[in-house]
Amino acid sequence: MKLLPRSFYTRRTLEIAPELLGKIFVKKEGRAFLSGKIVEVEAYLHNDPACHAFRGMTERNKVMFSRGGVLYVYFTYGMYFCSNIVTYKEGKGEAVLIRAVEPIEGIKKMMKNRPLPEDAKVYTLTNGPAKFSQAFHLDKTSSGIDLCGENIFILDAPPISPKDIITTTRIGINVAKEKPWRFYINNNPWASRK
DNA sequence: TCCACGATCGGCT
DNA sequence: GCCGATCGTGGAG
Repeated sequence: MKLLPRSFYTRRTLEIAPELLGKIFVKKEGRAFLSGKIVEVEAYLHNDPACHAFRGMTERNKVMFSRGGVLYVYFTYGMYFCSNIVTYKEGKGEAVLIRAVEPIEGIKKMMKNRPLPEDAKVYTLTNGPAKFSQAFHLDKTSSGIDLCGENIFILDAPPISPKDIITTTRIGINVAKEKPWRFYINNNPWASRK
């Protein structure tokens, strides 16, 4: 298994997004590792009204204008963080939101980061963008970290067959609702919705 | 300064 | 399916 190289992240965002499915997101926490297979993503483009970067650079979104391969974590709804991977060319302001992962390593630590109610299904641990960020303890301090570094990175894995990838509209936005820029692995219980 | 709103979640109907 | 929690951000005034 090897790290995704810079050249993976600097291509066109809509090419990258479905290819991220099946790849392994890894975060080093002390001596331990948290890892999970990416099962659901959404693409956000610079000329896309739903994209944070659409109206230009601000203090909040400036990390989104970094070069491809940088992690962009933002705070929303007064209580949640969501994590994105900056894509395409530096200065463009495009990214892919990680909406859900299937835990592989460090599940106990994830459950410590994000305690579940007694009767909760295990898949609710990471089946949403804020849930994933909470379980992996990704917050403002993680924003701007280069995924081509050694603390947080993504491991290559075989591509998901196109017939197993569902393409739909994005969730939780009020503009550009019709863009089919959400991608998830079919029949994977860890994806957030069907 | 002020204020409307958000790439969500969980609980309730 | 609907609603409240909760607060940083940025555009308006």
